[in-house]
Amino acid sequence: MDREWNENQPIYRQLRDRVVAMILDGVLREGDALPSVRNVATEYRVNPLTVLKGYQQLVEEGLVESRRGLGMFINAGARKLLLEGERQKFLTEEWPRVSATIQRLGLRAEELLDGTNNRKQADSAKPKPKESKTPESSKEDR
Amino acid sequence: MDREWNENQPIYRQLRDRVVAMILDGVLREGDALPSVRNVATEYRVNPLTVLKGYQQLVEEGLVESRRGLGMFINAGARKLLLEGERQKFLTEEWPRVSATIQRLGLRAEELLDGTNNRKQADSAKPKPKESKTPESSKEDR
DNA sequence: GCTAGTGTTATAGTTAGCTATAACAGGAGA
DNA sequence: TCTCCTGTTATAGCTAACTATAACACTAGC
Repeated sequence: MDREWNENQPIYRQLRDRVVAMILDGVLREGDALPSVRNVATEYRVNPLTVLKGYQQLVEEGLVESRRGLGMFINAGARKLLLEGERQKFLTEEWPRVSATIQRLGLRAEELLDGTNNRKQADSAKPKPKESKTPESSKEDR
Repeated sequence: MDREWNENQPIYRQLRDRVVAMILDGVLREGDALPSVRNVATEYRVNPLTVLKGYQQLVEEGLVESRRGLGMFINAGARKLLLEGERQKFLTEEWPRVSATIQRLGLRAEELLDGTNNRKQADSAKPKPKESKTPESSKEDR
């Protein structure tokens, strides 16, 4: 896993999101223990309290259960719960904003999504250096 | 404009982003004055210093020039600069994350494009309750 | 010069997020 | 019991973001 943080969002929420991603991706399965608070803290060079805070988000969401002295464990049904909840959240809170940005920038949502669905790898980092005649010409003339 | 703030990001950056959006959308044109710091502050019920901070981001980016006693004005070339810079930023910093999320949630291009192009409203809140056989079944069996 | 509109700076207080350090509490295995 | 692993709480300090309030600096129009 990546050891770097996005400065746009608090670390504890990013931690929460990473665990969620691991559950959705099947890296962590129901019944599994999360990596321990202390381990994560040292490995990511972050304060244990910050990790705990991230994990407690998951507890509050009913995804994870904490057993003192043992660890934090993924609840049964967590994946299904997540799949629904995160979809909802993405579609109502994130996608509209992203979609608006795409349009604003004169990018084509279809092309971007193509790259999403067809490839396993997200090698979408390169926006094709040839930018002499870009597709936003429709907007250019305001 | 909306009078509400996204709690995930500082207000001053959201202000900056809104101005950028207005420039890209052609609502504000090069040479135009931005709405005054004080006006924005009262209208959005935000501290003038916060607005100023947002505006000064734009100054630092070379998009806007400030003339004391007169106002803040959009520089020539701002739109072009923005189109390139924001695209770059979006494609390298934002889209990869979003794309990964889309895959993870097993969302499909059609669902996403529907709400974007056909409807003005984002009534996309319902991800289709029929989830007996979802498209992420390829992942379901890990 | 006065007034009303601009941007800008100064002071000071609150909150959220993160940090370091330490101690407390419980389970598992030698 | 002792040791080592868990989660948890307590103290205290730092910074960024935001706030309120006030004053300063400049421009344009009367």
